[in-house]
Amino acid sequence: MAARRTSTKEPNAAGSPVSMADLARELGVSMTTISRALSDHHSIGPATKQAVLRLAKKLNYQPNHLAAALRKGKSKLLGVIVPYIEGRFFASVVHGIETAASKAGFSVIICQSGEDVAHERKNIETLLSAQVAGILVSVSLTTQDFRHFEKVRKHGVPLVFFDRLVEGDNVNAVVLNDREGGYLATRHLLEQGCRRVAHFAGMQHLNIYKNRRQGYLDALQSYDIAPDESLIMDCNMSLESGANCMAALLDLPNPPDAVFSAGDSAVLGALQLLKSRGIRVPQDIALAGFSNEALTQVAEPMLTSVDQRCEEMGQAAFRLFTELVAAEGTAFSQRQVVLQPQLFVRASSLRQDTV
Amino acid sequence: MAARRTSTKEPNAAGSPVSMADLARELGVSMTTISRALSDHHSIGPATKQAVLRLAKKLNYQPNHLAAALRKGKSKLLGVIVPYIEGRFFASVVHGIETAASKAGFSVIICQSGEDVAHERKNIETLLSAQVAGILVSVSLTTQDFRHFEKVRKHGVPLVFFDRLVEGDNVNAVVLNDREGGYLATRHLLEQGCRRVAHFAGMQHLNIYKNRRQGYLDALQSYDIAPDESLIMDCNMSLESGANCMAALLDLPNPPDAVFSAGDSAVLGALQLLKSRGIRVPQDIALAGFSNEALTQVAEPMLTSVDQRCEEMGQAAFRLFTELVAAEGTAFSQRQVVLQPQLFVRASSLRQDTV
DNA sequence: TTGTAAGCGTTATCAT
DNA sequence: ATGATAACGCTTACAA
Repeated sequence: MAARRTSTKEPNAAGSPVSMADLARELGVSMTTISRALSDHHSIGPATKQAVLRLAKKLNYQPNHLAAALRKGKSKLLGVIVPYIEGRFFASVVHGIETAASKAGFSVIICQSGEDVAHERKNIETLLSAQVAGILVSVSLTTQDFRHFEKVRKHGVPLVFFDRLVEGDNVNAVVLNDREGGYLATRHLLEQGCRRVAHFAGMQHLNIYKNRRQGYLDALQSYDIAPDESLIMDCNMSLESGANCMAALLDLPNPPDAVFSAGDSAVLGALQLLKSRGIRVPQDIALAGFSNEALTQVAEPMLTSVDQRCEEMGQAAFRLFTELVAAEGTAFSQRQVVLQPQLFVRASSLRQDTV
Repeated sequence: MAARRTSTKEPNAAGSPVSMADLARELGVSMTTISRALSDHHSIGPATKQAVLRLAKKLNYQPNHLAAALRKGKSKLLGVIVPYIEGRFFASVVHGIETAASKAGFSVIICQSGEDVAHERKNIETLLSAQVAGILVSVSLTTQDFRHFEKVRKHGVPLVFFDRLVEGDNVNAVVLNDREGGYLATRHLLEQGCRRVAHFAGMQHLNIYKNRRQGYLDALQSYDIAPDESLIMDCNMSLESGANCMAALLDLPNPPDAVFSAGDSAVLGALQLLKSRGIRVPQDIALAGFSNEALTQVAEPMLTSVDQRCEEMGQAAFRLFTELVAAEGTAFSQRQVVLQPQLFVRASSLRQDTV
């Protein structure tokens, strides 16, 4: 046991990391053997394997993913870009992604674009430099130019959009059937006997808001009701915006008897305004929102809303990524996964006691 | 322009990444020059530098952070471990961290422990393997054994705790002054004339809940009120738990006239139960919570609550990390950053019209 | 079953 | 101001 320090390089000192070379030297075998033992290669003696594993544990060996990734040309890092991480929707989607990813051995790098294209472009650069295995993104509100996404494709990095898309259909994406969601909510209001249903519409260049509005129109049509442009309000989905839109609608010569909002905060704003004016919900005006945020169950009356399956969306996005990786060489058929929305009916829209 | 394909290696084909070697070959200079030009080294001719940068842009050169990190032994990755990412608090802290980190050129790897130590241990392994430059963590509820954090220290990786700590003070941490928060809320209830203030207490092995409770006791003492054990309820901070605790308190021979809850959901549960029984808030029972969640402003009446400065906490945690890096060689003095809580007084606790 | 050695893309040391 | 070359820690043909 005196014959230790015989190697050319000094063994690791105090805080320095222990590498495969260290294990090899200590055990008197080659690095190949170490590598094989650790990666559970088939051609490896069970005895040596045990010895390697034991020593690795004893010396607190920590594999260096960076080095492996560099050599293999493939990392176990996954890039995710969201406009911001706060708020139930994106947080839940990220939760879903991270859970699925970590199960498959991937680590998630999170980036926020802050609803700013410039930032989004920088995020892409960063992720490509980090050599991520794939990028999952929900585009910012201000994204109109898509060259930075082209770049990702050029680098051969799998790209999956979720919820918010870029224009054009030749992309891989996981989306909610927003149109169906808009239809379900509006149809429900009509079934409750409402006949002048207003709509708080979001920015129409975003697929999600465009589709929710379309679903609203579909529902009206199914009841043979001609859409009334004065009932369709431009809304940025904030609480204040919702209150303002509601106030404007009340000033109409012929106000609505229901509102379907493309977002929950706005419908809460409307509710607060209505209550402040002594207008009853749902008796005088029925309300329905979109996103099924936590606040819908705190408001009084509780708010009817369309659930976006946030977590499933995250899982689906990751699964689509893995499918893209698997289909690497294959003919590149773009895939779209569409999730079905679910309407949660609550007091804000229930005019009749009939279930 | 015909004399291109003269190199030993084929230039990059379609989707293959372009490396420094490619730039060097194309420009007829050495890799060293390329590296220097790109990293803005001082000894580099302005003309060559321009040429390199131009070519890099033209060929869409993307630096490989992995290779750089491997060589330098220092990555630009930062590991963050939270129990879960949903919910205003952690999402906001992560937001704060990511914003500060990306400004400083760091990418954030997000991990969720799911309130499970085993997962937390795995997260640590993953992050160490990813060669992160530092780890920021808020421990899981079930963490009682701290050896995995010791390992981080052994690997020489800076470690910063935020909000939830491990026992012992020889750690770097950013925390809220929870005791002060508990004091402020309780004191406020006392100032409103309440004399039997109950407390929904969280799990006492967690620093945050222990401190909030201590602040509650401090406030009682400042009013010379002896604590009544029957008014201190064990609560897991869920909506249901809050309702149950409230119900139990109402069954007391001498019920409370106020409740300070260590969490917001629980106080909402209490509010709902009180309303269902026709007990007025705040006239009969005043309420105050902790965290200043969004729901506090949706509930009716709006809920008084202690704000946790989530975003500042994230920023501070990142700043502490950078300070640790800067003080690498220096004597390792552990640092604790303490943030001051802020009480938001709302209708649920306002018995008097006096401001 | 095990060993040798080349190479991933970068940076750093030493020359020139 | 620029170049040649070794090294970071790992994987993987190719040999033995």
